Amino acid sequence: MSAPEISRKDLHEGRRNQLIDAALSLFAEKGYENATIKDLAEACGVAAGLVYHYFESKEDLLLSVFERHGFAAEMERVLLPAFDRPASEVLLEVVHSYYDLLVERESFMRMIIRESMTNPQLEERWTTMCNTGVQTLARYLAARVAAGELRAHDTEISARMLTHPVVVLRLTGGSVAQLSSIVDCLLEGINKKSGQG
Amino acid sequence: MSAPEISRKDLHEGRRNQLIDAALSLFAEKGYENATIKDLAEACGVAAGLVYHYFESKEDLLLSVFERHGFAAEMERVLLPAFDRPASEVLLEVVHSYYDLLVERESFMRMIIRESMTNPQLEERWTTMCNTGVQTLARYLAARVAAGELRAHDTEISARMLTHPVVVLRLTGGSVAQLSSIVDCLLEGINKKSGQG
DNA sequence: CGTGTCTGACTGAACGTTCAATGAGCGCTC
DNA sequence: GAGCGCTCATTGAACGTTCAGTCAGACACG
Repeated sequence: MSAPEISRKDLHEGRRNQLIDAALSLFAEKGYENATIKDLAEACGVAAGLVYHYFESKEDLLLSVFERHGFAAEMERVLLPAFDRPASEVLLEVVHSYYDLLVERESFMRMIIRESMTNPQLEERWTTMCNTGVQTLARYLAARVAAGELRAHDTEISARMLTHPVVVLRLTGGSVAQLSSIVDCLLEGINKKSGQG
Repeated sequence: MSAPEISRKDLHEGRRNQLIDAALSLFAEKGYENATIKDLAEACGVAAGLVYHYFESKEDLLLSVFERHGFAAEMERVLLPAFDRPASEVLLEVVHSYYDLLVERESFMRMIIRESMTNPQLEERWTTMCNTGVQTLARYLAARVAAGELRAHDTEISARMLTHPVVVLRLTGGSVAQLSSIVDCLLEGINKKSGQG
């Protein structure tokens, strides 16, 4: 009857991940300094001292949260469509996927924004993540310029105009329904065109 | 020689403002929780106890910082050009003024962004300030649509596309030189137009 | 003008609390 | 029995806040 349902290693990793995930929730909700190790331990149903069995310090825990929940790769995937697909077809779904990703990772996003204001180490990671995303999308847009679909322009800026409003929209309670307007405004412009209806 | 150089009232107000301004610096730099009353007192060259002569509590001090340094009015002023001036002429200077305002108020902006992630009272103020700004600019843009300069579109979104990238650009170390591209992209769009060179 | 009273800015030690972190010890599983 | 997951009592530092007390200037009265 002593079937080892889970190995020692998996037990270790499972507990560690449970602690990290609970820490992310707490950090996002209350802020790093206001979330106590006791809070975390209670949320996981363990004693406070156990946290120091898995992490060297509270700050080590914070960095571990970043290791586990950073989503630079997902962001790049979402923001890099195939170069041969037209922007008019692809940008709306990019913006929607980006929005969905932000919703899914909201806790992490709120945490990292908050802590990057005072933690230079996190600020650099967050800035890099932002800029990498922008440049990824910019590369696609540049490809569409080269393909003759889009006019020549600063594609890093158009990438920012697609992504940044989505972030702030999400943080300040805007509506998802407006996402399509973002793409429309950017593609068509808001100037009344002479030669069109 | 015993000329009373400053009145009691001015002394009070001066000291109070000195404490608030120093608190803003500290809160922006280290974060609310990491900035101690002792830090603040030292920065002002006074004893820690004096802070409680001017403020009921640390949180009262935080709210007082917001009272004194909130800039909703300046933001509305910057984002509301005269309705009869054409967007093509006015938007670039709006974006530049907005950027300059953010630079001037950087400490406050960083503080409020950080603290609004965990303090619901501040979050509401910050969200309101953001949305008021967006709607102010949106009203101007709607006027330009009505005037026949701009095509009909969701002006709240175009207002977001002008302001939000500026904020994030500022926070993630983008270049000021790119501001004009924002306006250009929004007015003209990035689609290659059929009837133009 | 001079003298006494009062106000209010200011100090700095002290208090109570909270927190991150430690480490000895317990029991379970290889 | 060795090692690991875990508990729990404990520590020491740091924090917000309080408070008794000091001192200089403002004010009222003679």
